Amino acid sequence: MSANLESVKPLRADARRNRARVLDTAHEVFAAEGFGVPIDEIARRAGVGAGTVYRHFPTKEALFEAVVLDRLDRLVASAPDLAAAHEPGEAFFAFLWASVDEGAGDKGLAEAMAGAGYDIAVLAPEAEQRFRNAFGDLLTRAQAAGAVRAGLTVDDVKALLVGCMAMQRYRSGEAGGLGLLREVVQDGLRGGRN
Amino acid sequence: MSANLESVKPLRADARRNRARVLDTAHEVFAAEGFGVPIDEIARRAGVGAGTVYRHFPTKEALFEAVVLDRLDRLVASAPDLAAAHEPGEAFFAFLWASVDEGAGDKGLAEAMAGAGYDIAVLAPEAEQRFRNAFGDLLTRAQAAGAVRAGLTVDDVKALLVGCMAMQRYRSGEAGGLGLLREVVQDGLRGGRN
DNA sequence: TTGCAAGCGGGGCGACCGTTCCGTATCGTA
DNA sequence: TACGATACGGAACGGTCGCCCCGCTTGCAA
Repeated sequence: MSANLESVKPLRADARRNRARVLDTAHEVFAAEGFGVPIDEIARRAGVGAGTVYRHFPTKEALFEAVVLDRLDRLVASAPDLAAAHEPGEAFFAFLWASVDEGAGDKGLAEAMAGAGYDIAVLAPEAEQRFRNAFGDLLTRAQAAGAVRAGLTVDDVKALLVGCMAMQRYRSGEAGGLGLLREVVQDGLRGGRN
Repeated sequence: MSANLESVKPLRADARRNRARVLDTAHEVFAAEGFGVPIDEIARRAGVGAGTVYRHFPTKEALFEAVVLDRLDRLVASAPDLAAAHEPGEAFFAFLWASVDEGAGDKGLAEAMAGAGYDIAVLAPEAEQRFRNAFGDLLTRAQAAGAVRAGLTVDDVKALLVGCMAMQRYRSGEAGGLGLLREVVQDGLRGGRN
């Protein structure tokens, strides 16, 4: 499963530097404009040639994937801390809104989550699974504590996440982000008639 | 404001037929694949040449707009009937879910609503306004009847609509559509703590 | 039936974009 | 310092797509 032991040859200093620059720039640009930006644009902003981008990442999709997986794993990594620092309901909602904010500020991530053009769940199932697991744990705890209505599945929550990203993205520019809508969603998740 | 009286010259029979075929086909294709489909594809499926499409619609955007406005006005036209036939809360939610279903089954419409690439609110402000007004009336009545929490604006509802379209579209293929999430949203809209 | 304006099809142009290639510059080592 | 390996840049290629053009067809009126 793991990469061949010999396969990692140390990169030359300039190569390592360029790779990092490309990755950073790609993140910025994909976040701002989504998967649609031309590779040439990323190369230009990173101060390298297009050929350099392709030497480090075999296709545009591979570069996009590297960027998205990084953001996704960052999110996943924050879940245990949230679980430890808050009571179950708060932890779940904190993770939900953190994810929504991340996606609303990152068009590429939002597209990847929603499966628009590039689909995480298809291209990187393991990462998608890690994210679902993290969310699933938080959800289960919150449900056990009565902070989120029973019956909701991780899949429901993922769909809701995609929806909330779309909402907040639609609102980008307006002050306050979701505003009242945040309460609407939260109250709905808690359950209606008790 | 209205078109010059002389400007409407009757089309030849074949031209009228072709125009209709293009419009129907464009609706099907944009609904299935979004704004991204090539014009040639629409022309091919309609059984005409690309030149014919461009004689009837000056640009791809104009064709898209014609299709989207048609669907939007259909939706708007259904609002008064809903208002008359149901009590305020039901009418509002019926319109909301009808709009969501429409957008979930029509990628082009969903894109236009969310402002992805092509934005109704920019390209056809009057149509957007008609839609907002229809939704606004329903919302106001529902709020007056206590079926929807106070404080929500038409803009909130439009954002929610965009979000729900994204949710349901994310779920397309799965049986039951939104399922429990429908109740989540409805309960949230009604208001949490009473 | 005939003449012509209206309409048609589809090849072609120009712009854009992902990807490749290769002559040149740079790094790291001995 | 000198040399080979590594990496670089950006021109160029192939494919796609919006849109235009023009020789041919077709509907309609006389």
